[in-house]
Amino acid sequence: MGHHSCCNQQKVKRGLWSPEEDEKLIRYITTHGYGCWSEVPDKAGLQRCGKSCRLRWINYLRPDIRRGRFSPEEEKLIISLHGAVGNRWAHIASHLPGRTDNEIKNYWNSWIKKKIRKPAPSPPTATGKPNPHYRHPQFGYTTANPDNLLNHHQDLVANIPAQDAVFTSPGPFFTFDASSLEAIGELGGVNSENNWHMIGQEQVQVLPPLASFTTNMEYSNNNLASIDDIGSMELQACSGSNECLQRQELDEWVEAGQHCPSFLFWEHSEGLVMDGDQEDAAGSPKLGAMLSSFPSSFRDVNDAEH
DNA sequence: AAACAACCCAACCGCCAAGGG
DNA sequence: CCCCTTGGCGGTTGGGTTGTT
Repeated sequence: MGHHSCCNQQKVKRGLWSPEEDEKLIRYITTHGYGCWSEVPDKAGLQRCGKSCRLRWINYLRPDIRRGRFSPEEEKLIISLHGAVGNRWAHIASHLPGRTDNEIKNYWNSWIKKKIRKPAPSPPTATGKPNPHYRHPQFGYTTANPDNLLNHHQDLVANIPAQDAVFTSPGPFFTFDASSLEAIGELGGVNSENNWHMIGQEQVQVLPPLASFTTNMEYSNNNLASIDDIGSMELQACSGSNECLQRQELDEWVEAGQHCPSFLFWEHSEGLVMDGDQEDAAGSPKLGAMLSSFPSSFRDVNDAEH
């Protein structure tokens, strides 16, 4: 125990690399190249295992490495690639010249943590009674206890298997009511074949790009400020219309390159958690099931008005 | 200022597939 | 066919750093 599986020699150094070690490795590789990593430590005069040398070279020392903060373009690419292929870091890295899988993985993991960190909910009223008019800024649901929604949300996140923690949704903030759910159905998003996933016991849909539930989206200065990089045309299209874009318009929108930015799935798509067995005769999930599958403490915004 | 907590990220671990003997 | 080595990959860790009380 405690021994590196590939390093059975006696004096094998581990841990952070010193500048002297780096220099030895760089000097050896740049003059001899690398063929067999297991020979490198001996020939380069390093007390490391070959695997460690390889990792150090690939992730840090090789000359074409690109370091420093990710550019906005790189971030977008990572997000969209991750939405497409999941935690295949090497694959994602292959699309970002000079970036390593390790770096992207680290970036994603710390970024994820930031994104799921619990935001401060609106406090309860002074009497301790719930504020019936509280509207969750992201989900657009009125709830007696905002914490319930957040906890439910975080439980969901906690149950995402690591290999499936890939869901992104390009959909910006939206609210759910009967007509917007219908609109999603009209777009074909709900019944698409390949975008259903199991998260714990729940079946969850990953919406297709630009799943444009623009109907009844409620934008305020607050949530608009939270949407980075969204173009003014998109904003106009999203907020200026109270009707869902038609499929054709959507396609044109996509072709014009006016993509909505990607967002973490679980941050916005809570309303699409459904019971897997609530289907109609054709096997399609009933839209109404979306609402009924919500925790009973959440009510539709429109219901709350009455 | 010090103690503690949270975060970051380079490096490690275990697993797997490929290839050679 | 098995066995062993090797490189590649994704998940995870732990120590250093930064932030907070």
